[in-house]
Amino acid sequence: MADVARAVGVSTGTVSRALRGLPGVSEAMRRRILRAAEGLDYVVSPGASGLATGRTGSVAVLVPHISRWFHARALAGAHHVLRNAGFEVVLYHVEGIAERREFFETLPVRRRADGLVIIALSLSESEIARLGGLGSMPVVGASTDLGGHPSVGIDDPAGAAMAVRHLVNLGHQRIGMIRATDEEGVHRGVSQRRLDGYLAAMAECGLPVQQDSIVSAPWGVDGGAQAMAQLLSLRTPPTAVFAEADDVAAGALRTLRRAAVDVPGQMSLIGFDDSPIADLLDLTTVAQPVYEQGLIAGRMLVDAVEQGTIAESRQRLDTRLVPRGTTSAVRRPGR
Amino acid sequence: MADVARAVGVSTGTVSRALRGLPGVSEAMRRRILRAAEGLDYVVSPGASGLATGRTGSVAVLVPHISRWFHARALAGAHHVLRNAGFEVVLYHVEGIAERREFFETLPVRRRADGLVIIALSLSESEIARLGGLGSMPVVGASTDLGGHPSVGIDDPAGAAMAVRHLVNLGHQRIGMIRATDEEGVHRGVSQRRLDGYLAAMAECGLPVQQDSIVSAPWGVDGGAQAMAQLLSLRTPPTAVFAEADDVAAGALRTLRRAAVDVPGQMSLIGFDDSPIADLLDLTTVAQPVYEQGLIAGRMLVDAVEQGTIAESRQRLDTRLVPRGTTSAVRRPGR
DNA sequence: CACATTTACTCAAACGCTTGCGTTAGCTTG
DNA sequence: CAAGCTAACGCAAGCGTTTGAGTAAATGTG
Repeated sequence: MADVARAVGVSTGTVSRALRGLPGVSEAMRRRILRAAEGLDYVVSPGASGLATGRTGSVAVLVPHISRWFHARALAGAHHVLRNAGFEVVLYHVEGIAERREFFETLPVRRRADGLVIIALSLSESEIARLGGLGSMPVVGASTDLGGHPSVGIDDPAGAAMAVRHLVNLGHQRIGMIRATDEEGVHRGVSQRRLDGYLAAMAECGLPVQQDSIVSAPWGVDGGAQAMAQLLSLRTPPTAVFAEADDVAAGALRTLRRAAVDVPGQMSLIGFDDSPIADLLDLTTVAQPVYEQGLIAGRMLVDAVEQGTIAESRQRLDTRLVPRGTTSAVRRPGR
Repeated sequence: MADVARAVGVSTGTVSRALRGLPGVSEAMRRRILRAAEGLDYVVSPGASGLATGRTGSVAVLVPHISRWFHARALAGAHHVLRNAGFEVVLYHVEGIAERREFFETLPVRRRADGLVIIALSLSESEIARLGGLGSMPVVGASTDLGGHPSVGIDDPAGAAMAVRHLVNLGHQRIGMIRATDEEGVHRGVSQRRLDGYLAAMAECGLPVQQDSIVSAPWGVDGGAQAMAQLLSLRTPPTAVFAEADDVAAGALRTLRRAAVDVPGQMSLIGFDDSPIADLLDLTTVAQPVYEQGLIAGRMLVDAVEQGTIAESRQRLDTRLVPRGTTSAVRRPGR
């Protein structure tokens, strides 16, 4: 910046103001400075200006997984608006339980970012409390609740209920559910809410729920496969199954195929998320806007950072049933 | 830091040295300082230390897509080693052609990062040249060649040839190929190399290649579906097809299923990448280590940054054939 | 035309850290 | 025990910006 100032013959203060469009510099001078800066292809040092202003110009995004479709997609959304708002996005990927604890203990984000968005990571009470150590730094959640902090998400119970009602409307009465667990508990909150929705819808429809037709398995295709195997080994297996995520539904489908159970003839299956594999496998599912959640979370954070106001708000986006080939009316007995 | 210094009753210089493990401070004093820093839960300001040292402590990662499996996975790998080496990773996602041009024109990375890793983005000559504007900042490529800069990747021609030879070994002679294009040319280099491998293997096996059985379609499932449709409309369709990516193979498979073409009975299909959907669809494919490419690229960059040396090296990882259910011996005519 | 205002800049302190150099005190050594 | 060393620390000058206070000139007002 000193170079630019010298080239034009003004002080660095003026250059600074000119570059950032602040008043107090004539149009003619501004143009000269801009041109000189261009010529010397000068870029401001974010570190130095951060030192002076106290703002870093970047926001942190915390994700428990990078390569899962959901997280990557939401990240893309958040990145889009953050970058357009002029922020860097620095990525924090907490892979295991250890990294996760370290993140919340040391809060490495503190001096490095102006805000934090957390994507699809269910926090414990104590973790939420630790977030207080961030001081006035705004935090927003996408697809996760963060106590007092603003967040975007979907109405998981409603989505799950939608799935169940779809099956009920097709005449199913014995409806199982496959839950997904992961040791890190990343997914815990969502899982609980989808279970709640399932239970509520079953109750609302006056259907009994058998405890053994709600099975849990590790997140992922293999988990889903295993869970479906368990359901198939029941005395009276369900005629329809709601899997809380497309990934596990995909595994369930594999088991069904291998067991030569006709889908949807003998067994209906519905997933959740509408990930690309749902389309690929022709899997009926409940769609949720993922990219949009990232978008909105990003926008909320930008607003919070720029206005310094951290409005507590909890935005809920709609889910949508996507009927495909894995659900159909229940086979009439004796037909 | 001033607070810590005051609390312990030393100068900030000593605190700085103590915190970073530099010599010149007694063990006793170091412990006192560490404890005080802990107590005040102090973290250094990266901006300020960057100002003083000239290093930012962060590296940039450039990706053309976030939510594609390949990029996300490689990103995860790179993130892992970069973070373990103490770097922040700031994410640059260039979505369209416009963002891409802007990136290379303004090189926003300049003052903000100590290094750059570029993941799976085929650069033009002029873009590579622009990279020179980065001065001495090291750049490494993962799954892309960057002219004089170091890079990791696989031997694409060899991988493609492996796929073709697999089909040949099964007795196939009319072997088509589905190429994937994208308007941004993100994938161009890879696509060209896989074509080269296909052609080389065909020649090596003494098989003629019909121009019309090499078809191109936009990247993705739909593109693959469309491309396979085109192949099926040929006068004499191939009996086996090599798709240059699992994603397009998935689309091809959909078309085959809809057209009631038995796979692999009437048509064999092999993909590339061994992405999760290949497993899901039981698709024969050529596996490449993706996470590892990210890891290695990250490590190369860390070395370059820390040693200040930018060794030009081009590391090539092995590919591996993964036989699954979509390839089989060619049907004997008249049987 | 004298005076008050505005405009366009300059000045310099501050932001939080790093680092070469200077100082002091305690040790070793012949 | 004096001289020479070394280890442990303080000092202060930067690093590249921002920003409030200050200044000089141009403009407006009565």
